[in-house]
Amino acid sequence: MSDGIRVRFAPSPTGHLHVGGARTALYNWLYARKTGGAFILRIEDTDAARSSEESVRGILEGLRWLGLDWDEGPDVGGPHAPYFQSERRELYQAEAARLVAEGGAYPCFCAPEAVEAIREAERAAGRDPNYDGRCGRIPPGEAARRVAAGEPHVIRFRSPDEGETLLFDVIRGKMAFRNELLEDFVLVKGDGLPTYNFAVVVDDDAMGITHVIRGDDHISNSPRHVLLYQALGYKLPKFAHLPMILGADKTRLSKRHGATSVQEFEKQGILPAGMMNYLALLGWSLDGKTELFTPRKLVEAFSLKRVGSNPSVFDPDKLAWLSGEHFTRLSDDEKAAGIHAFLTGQGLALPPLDAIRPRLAALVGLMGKRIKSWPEAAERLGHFFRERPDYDPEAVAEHLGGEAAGRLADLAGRLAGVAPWEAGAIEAALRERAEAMGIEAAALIHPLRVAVTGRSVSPDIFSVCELLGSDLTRARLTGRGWEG
RNA sequence: GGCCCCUUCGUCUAGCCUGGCCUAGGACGUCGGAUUCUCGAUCCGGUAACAGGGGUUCGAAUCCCCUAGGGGCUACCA
Repeated sequence: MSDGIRVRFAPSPTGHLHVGGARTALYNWLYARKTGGAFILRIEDTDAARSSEESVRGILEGLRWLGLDWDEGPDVGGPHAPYFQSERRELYQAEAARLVAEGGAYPCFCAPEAVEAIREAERAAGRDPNYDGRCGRIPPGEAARRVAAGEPHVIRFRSPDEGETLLFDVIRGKMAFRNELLEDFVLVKGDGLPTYNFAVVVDDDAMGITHVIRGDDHISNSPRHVLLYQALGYKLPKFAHLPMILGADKTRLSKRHGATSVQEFEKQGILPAGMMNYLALLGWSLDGKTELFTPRKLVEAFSLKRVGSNPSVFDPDKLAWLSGEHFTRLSDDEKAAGIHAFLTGQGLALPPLDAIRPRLAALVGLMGKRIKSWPEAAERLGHFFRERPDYDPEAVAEHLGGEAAGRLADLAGRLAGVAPWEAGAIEAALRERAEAMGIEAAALIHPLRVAVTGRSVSPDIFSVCELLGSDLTRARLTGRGWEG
């Protein structure tokens, strides 16, 4: 079933798993699962100063939470281990040495300050501020001697001065870059670690990557990569550059725009399936009409051909809506289990799940589409397991002033005789009392709702009372807990 | 500055490749109405876009050119 397709997600562990990275990971994963190929995870930690283990852990957790799994990579291993670039330096050095021997690269002894001076001079001369390649003219023998003598140096790629490099992108088609604009860029840094541009190419080839699916902020780097593939004698993979995800002001998405890491959305109560669905729609569409996709359906429907090329703005509202749609489709039983876990996590001492599962399921069924996330469910349902709800001051002010207290006490008395304790009987009793008091039923129903649930919004209030039980219901009518 | 990418409702997008079926479709948001036990629930309805300008053509959102705007790269960051 596999066409030998191999894709990868290669994050650098310098922070949390960002929605942009998550989207890139998702598209790679979807493509692999769709085609029966392999999804590889590789950690690009060649920036020793900015990389951290916490970031690695966070990224792995974020990916797992989203529902992505990898065939090769950290934790699971694989035939191309290790999957951390910091542990693969021998490979890069060997390839760099090979390139130098073949003349495709050369050691450069210019100190950073010297390079900067050269750039200034070029700029002053009205040319592009590129390194002038002077070390590339040092005779190989002399260069080798200086390297052997331990002279500090970097390895630079001998970039062609003419012609152009073509890039065929799956999403954008053909792009051309003039070679003269490229300088002799660094392959291996002074500390012996490879630069990003060198390591990706070496690793992608070593790991047999057939499709490079990444953010379009890498388009400008692509000609370097293509040139390296050619110089190293590697087989060129296919490229697909995904458009960027922007904030509401259309600038690059950042912390300024609110939550941007998947962990934050997890905390907000967004469902993984909702997050995945939303991310998939950010840049891809099946037909412009279908929006709801389970992970399984996404794998089935996904294709790189239908990925757009224009950047998109991240919309938390739509994400919340989609997550809610997925939440709504959970069975009452699943919701019951989830809510039990969430409430327990909040520190509420609940009976074991098995003991109250049916009741929780009934409650959740009653709430219907009024709850669309775990936090929302906890807020609306928590009071069923407490002595009394947290009263919403506004609702109390509106419905529990004046004669309400007296009427509710009266109602409580009448309710004491209701048996069996069922919604229909409770409603009949209330309507009877209302008539006896000479008031509209609504004038009793609203205060009842607020006194029992603490809010002015709820499902059918008689059913709520039924599920809450006679004792608790009547206690809340007479306890006057809303007065503080 | 140079190079590259992008440009359909406020937002995500369909349509663009293979011009006419587009008086531009769907969704989120938003606004309005209904539902007499409320609602952030439900139902119904409205709102709003082809960046601008030139061409090509009988006909252009769709093809070509220019302008403008946005983004990216231009590091011994990734």
